[in-house]
Amino acid sequence: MSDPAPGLNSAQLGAYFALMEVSSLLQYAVDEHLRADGDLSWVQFQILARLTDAPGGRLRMTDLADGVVYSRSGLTYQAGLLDKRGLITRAPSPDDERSVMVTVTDAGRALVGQVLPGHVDRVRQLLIEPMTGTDVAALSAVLGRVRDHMRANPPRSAKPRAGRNRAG
Amino acid sequence: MSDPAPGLNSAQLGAYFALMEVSSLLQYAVDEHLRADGDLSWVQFQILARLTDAPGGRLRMTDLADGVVYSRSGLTYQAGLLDKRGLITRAPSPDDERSVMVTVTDAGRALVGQVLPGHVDRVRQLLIEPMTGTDVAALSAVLGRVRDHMRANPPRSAKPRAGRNRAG
DNA sequence: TATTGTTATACTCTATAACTATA
DNA sequence: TATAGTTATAGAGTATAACAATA
Repeated sequence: MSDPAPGLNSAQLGAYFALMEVSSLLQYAVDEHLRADGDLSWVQFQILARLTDAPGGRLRMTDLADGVVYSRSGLTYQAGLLDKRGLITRAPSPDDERSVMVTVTDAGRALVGQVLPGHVDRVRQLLIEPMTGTDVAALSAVLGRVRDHMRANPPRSAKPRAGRNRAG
Repeated sequence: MSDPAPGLNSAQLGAYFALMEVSSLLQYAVDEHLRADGDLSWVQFQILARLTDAPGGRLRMTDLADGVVYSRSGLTYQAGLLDKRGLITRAPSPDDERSVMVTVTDAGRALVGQVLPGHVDRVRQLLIEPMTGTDVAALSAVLGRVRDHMRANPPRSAKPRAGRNRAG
């Protein structure tokens, strides 16, 4: 388990470096497409996509922050941009007046619909294409487990209030 | 996941989402540590690490840009910061007066040595620990193949001069 | 008091284009 | 002309802290 040696062996290093490089390249490519095709940042796209998938097309800011952003103000900033463009609306929640319910507008759904095909194309072309079906299944399973582990063991300094603390 | 994105099945989507989330969380954790322990950004750490690994501790700016940064000016900026802190030096290459040779200083090596253990700790704790040895090997192999594919098939808009074009 | 969200502010980083110098 | 690198500039994004309002 815990390798007593100070470093990582070559397979471990290989996994680490490959992960970082693949994700960086994919992120860059995808970001670029979203910007060109829909004038959306990655974060903005994620917000819209999550809302589109949510029942009623709406979520609280807090739910939205979770996993999308690392600070509350960052989400407020991005939501402000989407709001300004008419892609979402924000209104106080009836249940809890402190909360803000964010809702995708028709324009927001339309934009997601416009951008999604090209987005998926890039992901398939860059990430999926070089893998076999077995590879994809294995990758999904392994990284899913890693993700669960990361959520359960957040970095020590994880802020009590910022996003990403899904473990609690 | 009401209606899966057109063209990607759930395993493919799962692999995509897990990859993005895992890399995001890992990046965040690692970045945070580097900042706290050595006042280094991820890019700066990569520059220093690459130089430390290079023969003679030196590389040309162009070699350094390759895979670390997406624009030349970005590298100049980061190198400028490292230079100011005495962690690297820059001098025109004797071979080609257009090139700049970047060299790690002793202070730069010392800082890498100071930061590396904690860095490795985080990577192991977050990424390696939840995987079996077989998982690690499989992840490394699959992502290595994906990385090679991405390098060989850069996004259409890849700039002719910016970094990341290792395909040639 | 704790939680939800916004705002003000300052800062880091990035990218584009114009520029210099060398090949 | 093409390549290597820097600089000026401008913009996007982020984080922290102070803030208001509700629970």
